[in-house]
Amino acid sequence: MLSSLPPREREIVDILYERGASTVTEIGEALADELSGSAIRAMLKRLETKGFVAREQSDRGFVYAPSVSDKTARKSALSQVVRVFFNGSATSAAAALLGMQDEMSNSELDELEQMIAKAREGRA
Amino acid sequence: MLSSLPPREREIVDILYERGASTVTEIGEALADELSGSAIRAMLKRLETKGFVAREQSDRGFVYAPSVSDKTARKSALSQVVRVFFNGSATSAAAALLGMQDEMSNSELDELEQMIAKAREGRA
DNA sequence: AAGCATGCGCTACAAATGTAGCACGCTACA
DNA sequence: TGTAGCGTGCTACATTTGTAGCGCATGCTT
Repeated sequence: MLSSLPPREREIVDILYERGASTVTEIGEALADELSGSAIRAMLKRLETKGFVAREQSDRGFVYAPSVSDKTARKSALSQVVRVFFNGSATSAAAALLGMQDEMSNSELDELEQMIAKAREGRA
Repeated sequence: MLSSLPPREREIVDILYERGASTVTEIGEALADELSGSAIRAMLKRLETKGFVAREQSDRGFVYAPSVSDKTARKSALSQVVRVFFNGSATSAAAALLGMQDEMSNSELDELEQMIAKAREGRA
């Protein structure tokens, strides 16, 4: 679980999910505060031994990526929020999302409606 | 931000949001693993000085509660997830929520639809 | 009143985290 | 071919976290 990570490590994994596979330098740029390359590398190493990130050679040097699939991580992050803040109700959570209207366009609302319809079909 | 907290502190704040104001004993019961009372109290003290929890006298002794309102915390937790895992798209997040169908009943789907309608009205 | 159980805060300490410095190897290009 | 620059890993160290133990109150029970 991501929430078992210390703040800095968590921050770095988040960046990795947000930006996808990245080099140490890119991570450094994405970080809110300046941090020496070696510091970042040390973090990454720990994350690697803990099994949260994997690295790979590329022409630009090593690139690091989360080793847990986006899909799984998303699901787990959502469940977490739903459980802690919405009493286990995914609906309430979705409603709150709706509340952040500025982030949602009309066409997105359309999409959502279609999804609801689809979810309905999925039942008996 | 909650994500700036170390794992254990985070866990305890989560419990507080999940269960509402609680005593040390109750927190201990909610915790996944056994933990001495004094350990929990020490955590709470740190959380208090950091400004994440507040405590209050009651007939049952001290009760601890998050000092950031549920509403604010929810919003911030959601934004976090939306940004990190859904590329900033609240819609995608809502869709993923929909995907966790088992957690959503028909009547909840109804509610959601109404909310979408309402969100539509809110625009020009 | 003596004894026991609770809940409390302090202090101490082990372990984990966060960070920087150093030395190495591989470019590249003057 | 020397030397400047990057990316790397190692190691060391300060700080923060995570935890338990101790001693002090308070309140109950007999």
